[in-house]
Amino acid sequence: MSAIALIDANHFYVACERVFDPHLERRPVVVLSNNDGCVVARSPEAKALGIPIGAPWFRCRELARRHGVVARSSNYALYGDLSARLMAVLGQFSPRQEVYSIDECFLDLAGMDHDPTAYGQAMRQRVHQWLGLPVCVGIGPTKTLAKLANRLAKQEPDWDGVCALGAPALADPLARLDVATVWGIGPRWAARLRALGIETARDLRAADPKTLRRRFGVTMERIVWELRGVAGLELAEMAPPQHQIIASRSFGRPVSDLTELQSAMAQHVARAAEKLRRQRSHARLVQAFVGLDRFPSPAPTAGLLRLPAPTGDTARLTAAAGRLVAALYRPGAAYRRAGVMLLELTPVARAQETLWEPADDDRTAARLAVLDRINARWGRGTLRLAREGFAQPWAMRQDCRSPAYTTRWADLPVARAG
DNA sequence: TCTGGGGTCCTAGGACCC
DNA sequence: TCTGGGGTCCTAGGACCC
Repeated sequence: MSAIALIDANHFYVACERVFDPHLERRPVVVLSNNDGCVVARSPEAKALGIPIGAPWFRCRELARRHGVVARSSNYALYGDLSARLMAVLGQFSPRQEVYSIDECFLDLAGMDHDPTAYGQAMRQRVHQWLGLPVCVGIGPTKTLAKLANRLAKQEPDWDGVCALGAPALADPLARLDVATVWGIGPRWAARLRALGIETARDLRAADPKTLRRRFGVTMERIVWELRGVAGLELAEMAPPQHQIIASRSFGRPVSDLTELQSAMAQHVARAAEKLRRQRSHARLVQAFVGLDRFPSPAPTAGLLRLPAPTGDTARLTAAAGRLVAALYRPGAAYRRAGVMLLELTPVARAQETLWEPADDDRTAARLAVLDRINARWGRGTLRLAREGFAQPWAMRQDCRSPAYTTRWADLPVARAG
């Protein structure tokens, strides 16, 4: 009998902020996206005030001020570090784990004879005790059902954060869930399903898979089978390498100067190249893009450059992106964002075997390894190309960021006795 | 003044080939 | 009057996820 658990943290970013700042407990708290643009996480208290997720911050500001809402800028150094610890703790509960996002993972519980609900409670308690993070646990025979169970665990306060489908709690819990809450059903599909009279997760489970396949495609059919307990989605323990790597940011203020645009682009390339090397890939195709306005976002103008050989070298990638930026740049234009995409990625191992497309030579590879080690040890950007610059007047706004409590010595919290 | 930043998969249609 | 049948590759667009 297959059993899969989906564990995720409640309002994860807010919870991370609260771990190191207990004053935030029981207060309405929101965390903002990059550039302090939108609300991306809310505490239950902030949710109760009616602050929508994804709402532009400048529109909620007045409401937030009246109710004493605390706003924090995104602190990904902190969230990333706590995420790694969360996954390590949860990984103790099963030999097979799929890390699905920064705050959730699947665990394979097949063949375990624990009582599922009690096991889920044990996970919750250990995470709470060791990390101070609140999590919910959903358990079901397929990933889609585990996701739904997790949803129910959040929705029904009496269940204490754990829901195992199949337990004799309710006749048919799927009837309580709107079809839009099913994993893989977005707003478009939900509207089309409702037009067909399919309103709840139970309705969708009862629908004819072949008919839905004809109307929506194979993805929808798979969802119906998953709801019936027939697995169509495997647990992916090893994340396959990405097919494309993007790094982009909005600027804190408009940028009109080519040198500034170049230095921003160089920084994006440095981040993208770091990711590229971490997954042991090389890139052959570089796309650089610049955007004139954030909203309503017009298609950014972009340029493509195919390199003579795949590379993982920040310097070569930066030179390529720099040439593209120079070609895209129009004097007098006010740019709001810039970014880079690395495409046609190939594993490093294979690149080395291809004689007529020489990969980075050994000296380059060694130099890049040192670069990555230094930056991992001392912080991103410690060692960088001069083109990235130092002043960075275009940097994104982060007016209320908490310290990097767990990843920077200087930010270590201090406890005082008495 | 003020609206994020990543990713994936599927499908349809066109170009091109034999 | 008549207008094949497959196959592959690529691209754009749509839908979804966090």
